Amino acid sequence: MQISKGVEWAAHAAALLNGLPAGRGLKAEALARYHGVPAPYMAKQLQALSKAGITQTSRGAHGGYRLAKPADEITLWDITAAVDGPGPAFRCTEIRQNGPCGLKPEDCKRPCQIAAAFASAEQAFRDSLAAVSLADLAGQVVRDSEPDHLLAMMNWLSAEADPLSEKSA
Amino acid sequence: MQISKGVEWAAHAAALLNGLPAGRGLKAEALARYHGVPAPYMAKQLQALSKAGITQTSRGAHGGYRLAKPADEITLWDITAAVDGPGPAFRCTEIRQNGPCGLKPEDCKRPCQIAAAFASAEQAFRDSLAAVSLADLAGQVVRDSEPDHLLAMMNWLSAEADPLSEKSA
DNA sequence: TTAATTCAGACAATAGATATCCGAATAATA
DNA sequence: TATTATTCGGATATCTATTGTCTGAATTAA
Repeated sequence: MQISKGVEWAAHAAALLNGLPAGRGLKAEALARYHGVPAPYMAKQLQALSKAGITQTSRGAHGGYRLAKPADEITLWDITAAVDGPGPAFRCTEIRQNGPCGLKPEDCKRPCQIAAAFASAEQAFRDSLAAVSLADLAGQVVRDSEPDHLLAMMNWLSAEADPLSEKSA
Repeated sequence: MQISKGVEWAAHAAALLNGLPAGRGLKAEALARYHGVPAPYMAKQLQALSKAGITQTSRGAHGGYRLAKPADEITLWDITAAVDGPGPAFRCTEIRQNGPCGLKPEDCKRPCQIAAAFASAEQAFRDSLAAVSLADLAGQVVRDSEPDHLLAMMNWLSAEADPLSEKSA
């Protein structure tokens, strides 16, 4: 049981996008450089975010990524589901239907107790992540960071952020 | 993000062990056959359970596995942790220390907000699983199963379950 | 129209999970 | 008490999913 590394990267990238001024975007390469991670793989995660409607992309010259929704409407679960897939981590293989005492399929319309317990636990996991939005994260960062670090961030952003073209996919 | 198939098998195996009469055990091969899964891999999961103190094993002739504790003291989280490892699924790689605006290690004593949110979500997951014991599962099974299925199970168990020798590791 | 710059999907390398085997240990039996 | 059959336990291959990389398609500004 492990969560893909891409989820971490995507979450940090989304948090950074939230920090840039309205109407501006960052290209994938800049996001990767900021976080010190391989650019192509970071791009892959960003593509997943776009597919899920979390980010908006502009192609061509002066293209890049920006958030597609207000920060308080994007949760960590949204990002996790976009990158790692929304499916359940525990997949019941119905082994209760196997072996000498196997149940018949028509008696297995309800999930087995074990699968149900895991489904419930995963729901609790999702609910917990869904309670944290990018806006929440931003608030905590501003509160907890050293002032000079915030300044460095803003300097870097204003140097790298390009005004995006109007049309965006 | 996926939970190992072995967790499912181990959980079902433990639930079955809970069903057998006091003082009797099942060998790994029988547990595998009951569930229609490869015996060596099932054995691997059972070994993990033994290492974690969930099952007791007897080697040699008439050996086998039995539960090491009362069923209400064994939770699904215990089994999951034994098989899949107790470590966190989300592993923070501290990418906030990378790149042009990377933080210095001495400013990173507290986990970052994203890692903290995932840790909290995983705690909710664990708590949910820890709330379900083998005894709970057994009660539900008895309530929900067809009588003839319960009968078949008990017949099979009494045919396969051997009295364990006294000494057990 | 051109050319630069970007995203997007297809393609290897690697780590982890899956499945298997053989040796060590134990207890019943002769 | 020695033997032997039977069992678990850890070390060993295979296979899938994740990680990482690449080249081509699309778009926009000049």
